[in-house]
Amino acid sequence: MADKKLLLIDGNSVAFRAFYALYRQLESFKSPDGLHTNAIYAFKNMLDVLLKDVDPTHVLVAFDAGKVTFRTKMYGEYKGGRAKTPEELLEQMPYIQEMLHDLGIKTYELKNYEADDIIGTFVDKGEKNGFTTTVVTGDRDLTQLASPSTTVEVTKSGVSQLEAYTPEHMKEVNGVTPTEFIDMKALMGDNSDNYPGVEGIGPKTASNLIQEYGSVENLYDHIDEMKKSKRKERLIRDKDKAFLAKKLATIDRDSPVTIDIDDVKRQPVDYEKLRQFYEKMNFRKFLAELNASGAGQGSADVEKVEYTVLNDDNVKDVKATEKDTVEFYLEMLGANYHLAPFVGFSLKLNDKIYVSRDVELLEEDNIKHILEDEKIKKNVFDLKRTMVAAHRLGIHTHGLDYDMLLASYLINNENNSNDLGEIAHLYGDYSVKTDLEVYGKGKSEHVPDNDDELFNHLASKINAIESLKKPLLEKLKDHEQDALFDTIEIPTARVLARMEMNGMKVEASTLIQLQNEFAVKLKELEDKIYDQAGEKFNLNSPKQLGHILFEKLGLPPIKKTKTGYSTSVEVLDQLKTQSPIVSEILDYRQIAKIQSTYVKGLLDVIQPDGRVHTRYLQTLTATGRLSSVDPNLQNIPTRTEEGKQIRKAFVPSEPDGYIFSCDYSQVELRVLAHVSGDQNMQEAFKTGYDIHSHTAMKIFHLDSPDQVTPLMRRHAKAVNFGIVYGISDYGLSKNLGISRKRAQEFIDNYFEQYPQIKDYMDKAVQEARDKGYAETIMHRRRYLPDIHAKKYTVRAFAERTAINSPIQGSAADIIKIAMINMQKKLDELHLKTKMVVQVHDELIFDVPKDELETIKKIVPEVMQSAVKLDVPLIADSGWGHNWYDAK
DNA sequence: AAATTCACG
DNA sequence: ACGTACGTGAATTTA
Repeated sequence: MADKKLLLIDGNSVAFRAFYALYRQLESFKSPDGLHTNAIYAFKNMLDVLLKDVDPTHVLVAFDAGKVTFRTKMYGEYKGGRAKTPEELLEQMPYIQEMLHDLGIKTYELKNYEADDIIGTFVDKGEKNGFTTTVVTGDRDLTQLASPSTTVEVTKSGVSQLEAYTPEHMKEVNGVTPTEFIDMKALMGDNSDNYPGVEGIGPKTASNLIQEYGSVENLYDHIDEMKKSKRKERLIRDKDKAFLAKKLATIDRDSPVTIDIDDVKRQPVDYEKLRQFYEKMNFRKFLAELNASGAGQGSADVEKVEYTVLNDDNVKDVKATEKDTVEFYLEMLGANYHLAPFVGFSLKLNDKIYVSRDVELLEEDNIKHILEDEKIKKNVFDLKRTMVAAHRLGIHTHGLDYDMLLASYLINNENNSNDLGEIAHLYGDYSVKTDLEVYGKGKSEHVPDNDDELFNHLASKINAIESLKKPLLEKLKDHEQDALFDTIEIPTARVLARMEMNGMKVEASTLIQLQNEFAVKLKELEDKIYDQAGEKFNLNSPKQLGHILFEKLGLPPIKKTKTGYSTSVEVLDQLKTQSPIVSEILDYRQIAKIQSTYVKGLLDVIQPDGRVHTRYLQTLTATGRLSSVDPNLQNIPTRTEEGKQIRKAFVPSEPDGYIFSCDYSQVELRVLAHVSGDQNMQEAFKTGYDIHSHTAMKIFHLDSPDQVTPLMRRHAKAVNFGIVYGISDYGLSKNLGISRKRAQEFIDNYFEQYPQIKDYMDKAVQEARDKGYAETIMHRRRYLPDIHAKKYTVRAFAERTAINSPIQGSAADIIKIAMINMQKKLDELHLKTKMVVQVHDELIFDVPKDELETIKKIVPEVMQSAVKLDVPLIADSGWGHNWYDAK
């Protein structure tokens, strides 16, 4: 045996973490017998990762034997007052042990001792026998066991992230050695284990004292030399507690275990029993893994896929014709494909799979031809990502006309995963792993060194794209979504790829100037606020701010949050009159937001080409809208003057060019008028009335538009918005600051005046109940399982969603069509103008000076004619030498 | 990682 | 008598 590696797992604490990691899925993880299985499942997932990363020769999972231990005998309150372990977890514990047994892994518990002590004892055995040891736990106590040959991995939030405590890491975190950590705990006590240390001593002081004295014993030996202080008094008073705490905190490294290190050697897996166990638990994923590995026949633990590794010599042999269908997958590590490093690629044609780490092979003429020839159709996963990434290699892809990611998003977007493996699993294909399994995440994210492991992953991805194409296309057809897929989403992906690659020019100099101006303003406001508060504090901390406003200054706390006082605008606005500090805080907040999110944030993402290249997420939202990240260009400020200044930094590519903006007027209400068929509202749009004034006339029973006051219009506008969101009297009253009764009157009047809108809302809810989903004009679906929920709030939310989704979603369909037509038009006319940004109902263009007149004409034309509704679509334009002026 | 806050349509 | 507008992303603090 080459390496002696020991893996020690704190069974109870890891099971506990596993249980809460999948707590939200508690009810969906059940065996046919009704047993909860979430903790068992998550435990196995975590174990797989550990076995792979550590690759141990010896493994032991230690469990607690019961509540009574030598520590509880020493101190009755030990671990007292702890919340009971939930029954749903307790019932799973024996099964975790059973599974471990089937996997050939030893489990052990010892009466009167905690799992910690068993682990401590085996750490000692490991050190004496020359093992490299890894301890895994959810409990920081065990970090005292770290040594040059022993690493303690502590689960961080969930189970997938581990924090590795080596002696060095311990020093960084606590400033002491692992052994000294015990002394630290002696002074500070342990809240979760329910024993005190010395009053008034927390982690910081404890660490400092132990760094100075080395141990509790030494500290008390020299206590007389300490100068008089409150702390000294407390140290003397709580001396007994400190020594008791030290005993409780010390893990026993010599507990009377009855097994030895040879007994924890990994044993062969009992595949037959394991298979039965997985069946009993209904673990389809693990069953599939067993099948794929040909379990029991002694083969490797992953499915072996046949592939050919491409190199400079054999790459020339890869040929394809128009008759061939090709699967292509280009892998990068990281989400941002504008920058992410390439990992490799795989290519399938004529039933042969080619793989390589060397993406430059794609630039070879024959391969490049395959990717660029429109007539050779390619199946991919994430068309847009593939297209942008290929472009970085100088490859202009054409003929990418099937995208597994887009197809699965249209079929069902409840799970908005973008991981090929996860999506394949949803459709019953477990032959491919998730990226998380292969690459890891966070700090430990990396590409496997092992060629076979990586190439198998890339090859299995290609296979999944191919084998799931038929069933996915059938589903699309069933859903009447083939047109949505072929004529909207696929072309939209291509348009978006070009928009992202174009990017938008952002002038850093403008932002830096703003940064300086805002810095001065912020400083002034800060000083004023601290002055009035009578102290300095962290203005960005709602907790500290709440303390100042509601405790120190005694302002009335209007609203509470889960964790304390709310300090949101809503609250502060109401307090403005009570103290001048409030307005200054509001001003500070507003400018600080702009400074950090927009000025700093944007400066950080300007690329060397002087532009920002956002990514539009096309497969994320529940309604079919796009979203925008890195940076988000869909929430650049517009509502306040300071915020708006940001837009001055967004400029055209050419110095004398224009930013041209065109936005739909009231699309969502027009969509509502169309889908509801409401005659009164349609009439208003057809006549070209101001819709909010029209609504005001209707609900306030006025005869002429002249009688509409600004306040009435504001109220009517809020009602119109409310209708689109699935209104309630409460929501409207809160929004407008009127009584609930008055709000209800508005709504009643509204439905009286627009009766078919009321019908639409009722019908939308009823349809969602019958079909289980809501649908847009282009057959985009949103499933609403909560529409049948027992809980009123949950069900009511689903009902409002059923009303809103077809409206928001149809508007999203419409602008996607407009974008496709717009790009086509730009190409046909050979214009240099670039479409650069989409903000839900608005398109932004980067226009050379001499194309402005053409653009002014064609953009609104194309947008207004995207679809034919029963009411006209109107789009309004603006332009200027930067985004600010384009209004 | 969750919670809070606030930017947009 | 319930508790309540729809859809997003990013920065920051706190635990």
